[in-house]
Amino acid sequence: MHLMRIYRQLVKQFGEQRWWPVRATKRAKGRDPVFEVMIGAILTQNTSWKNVERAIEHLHRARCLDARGVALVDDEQLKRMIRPAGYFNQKSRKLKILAEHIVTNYQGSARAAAERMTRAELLALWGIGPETADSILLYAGNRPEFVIDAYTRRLCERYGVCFDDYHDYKAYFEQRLPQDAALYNEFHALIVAWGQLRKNKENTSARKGARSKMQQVRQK
DNA sequence: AGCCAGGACTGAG
DNA sequence: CTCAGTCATGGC
Repeated sequence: MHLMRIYRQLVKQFGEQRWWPVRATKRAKGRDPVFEVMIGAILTQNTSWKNVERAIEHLHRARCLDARGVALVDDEQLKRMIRPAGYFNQKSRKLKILAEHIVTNYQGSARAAAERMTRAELLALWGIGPETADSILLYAGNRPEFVIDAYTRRLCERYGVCFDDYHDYKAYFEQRLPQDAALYNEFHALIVAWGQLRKNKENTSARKGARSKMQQVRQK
């Protein structure tokens, strides 16, 4: 599994994805681009990005796209705004906890938080697991943490690489790639693009009968 | 009609 | 410690 070769092949096939580059969007009142990336990572948990965009748009219109805004907004109003992203009871609580943490420990600056927070610090927050923590560190903080998701596992599976634990996948990629946040960023986004295309193909063609199952080689 | 999205937490055994 | 159950809306 030559990761750089796979990476170049994905770039050729799908082009640059440009996920959350945190463009130099102006940071007006109630609008913090880095914070937007952070809550996007939470809102998209087991949820299509399309639905997340609606929720973020609601927050934007209410000027709640920064840590203080989310920390202070009424609970029920927050739930209504993020409703399209699903799991609104759980996710509103998750957003509150993250926002309050940033307000308390980083003076409400999501950028400062994204640059200085440790992985363990994020994982200690209720509602943030390994994938969300890595997404925040990589896409909001530009830190070299490789993100593993369901599509990444499927890609590995296709090459006969299979682990049980999230961190085994993470180590597999990080040990075989240069420690480069920009590369991690694009690679993960490309893997998602690959996974989504592959799923569409499965649904449209080959009415999910007789799918060839490859034997999974378990690696140590 | 179901199944599933760029997961994570909880409770039972 | 493992693992099914739960959470919720929108798209297909």
